[in-house]
Amino acid sequence: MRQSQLFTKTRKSAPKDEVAKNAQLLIRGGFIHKEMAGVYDFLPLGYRVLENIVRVIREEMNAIGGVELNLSALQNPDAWQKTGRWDEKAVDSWFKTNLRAGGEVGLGFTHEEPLTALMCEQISSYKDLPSYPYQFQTKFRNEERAKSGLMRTREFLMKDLYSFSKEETEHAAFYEKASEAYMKIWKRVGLGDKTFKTFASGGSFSKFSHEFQTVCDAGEDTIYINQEHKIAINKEVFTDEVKKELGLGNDFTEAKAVEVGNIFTLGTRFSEPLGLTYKDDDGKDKSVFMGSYGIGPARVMATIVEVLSDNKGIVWPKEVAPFAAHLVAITGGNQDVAAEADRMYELLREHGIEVLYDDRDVRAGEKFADAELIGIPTRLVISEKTLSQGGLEVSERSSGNATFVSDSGIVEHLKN
RNA sequence: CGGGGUGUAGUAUACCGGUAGUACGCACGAUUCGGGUUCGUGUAGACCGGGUUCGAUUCCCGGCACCCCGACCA
Repeated sequence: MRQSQLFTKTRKSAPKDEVAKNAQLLIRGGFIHKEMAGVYDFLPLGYRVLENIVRVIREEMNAIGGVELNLSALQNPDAWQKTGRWDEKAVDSWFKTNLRAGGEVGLGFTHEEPLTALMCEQISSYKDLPSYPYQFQTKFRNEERAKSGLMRTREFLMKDLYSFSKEETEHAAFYEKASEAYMKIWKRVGLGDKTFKTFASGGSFSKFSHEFQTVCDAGEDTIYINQEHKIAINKEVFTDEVKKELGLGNDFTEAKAVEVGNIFTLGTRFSEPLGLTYKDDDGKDKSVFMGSYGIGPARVMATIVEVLSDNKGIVWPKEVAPFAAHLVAITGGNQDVAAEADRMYELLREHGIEVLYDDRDVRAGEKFADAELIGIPTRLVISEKTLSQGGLEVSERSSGNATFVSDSGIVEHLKN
């Protein structure tokens, strides 16, 4: 799209009440807007990034058999009362309100209860299992203290997948597949090198749950990384006993990290109180064995900014960047250059390349500074100089390396 | 939820118990045109309520909002 038509402008300074790097850069670049503490709007640039992250997650969830649906944010207390989680003493992060017609509702902070209740209608036989429904859905948590920009907010998008299996063996196989899918996701969004599958506290049905922790100073968690096995242990369960049990030796490095995702064995914690059973091939009723698998796309977005930005701005990995290329026209009033830039913009669009075209009437320095702040992976510059040579200057945001590419070769260059 | 801090144009800031200043932005004009050019003109502001005072943006009290540390995080 044309930058002159972009909804937002960049700004030189961040609001003084934002200290987190992710929030500062995302606000300065025009990706997000703070509505109130712990609540952010996603503006066109930011929404594109968020949607790209969602797309990557969706593809990987579909690849392991996920089926996408969308559950309501407003929650009926019934199911929650059956599991004991409507009680404020059990869950202190509820947003609740009253219906004018009478009765109470809550804004969902997770969806085990309503989905498990819903599954009672869908599952009756072992032939209906396993099932892997998931959604991208807004969660509400009345956090006592929102913090660190997009890292911990009161309203946020979550990908939550729930596995419904016949028994533990079937569950374990899917749990492992989900774990592998998660690792693919981190790699695709540019966090692969810094994200570790991390052992964390489990529940009644498994000794451990697993978190996916990205090493980052802005993180809230402390993990101990075993480089040899590319695996980590959360501080909360980092004991000699656990180290021994996992056979990971004694060679660990401590690091601050952000929990970008987690997977959890739920067992029959929810299926039993809500009566989710199936008829097995021996004619007996059995409780469904469950697991949950969460990722917060906005937190992933914030983590990418924290981990990959430099002193000039954000550096988006290709798969999540709001645009593939940033076409910058340095016209200096030269109409030939402007016309060529217009032509190139149309050409790239015709070839399906997502491009942000800086057609604004501002000086080169401002355009370059903005391009670096916004962080689109590839910058294309058209100026009198490049026009006379019949091509464009192509530079990579991540390395700063620039090359010259001819007019005729540019589409192919970008498609690679 | 405990502790600490901050509220001044759209943004970042300054001074002051007595006319609220600067920079960026924005508007207009000129200048310039591959690294936030230069100059002129203009635009726009004291979180809310109460108290003290002749007079409060400034001091005091309360509220609200926001930030940080800690706790919490099925």
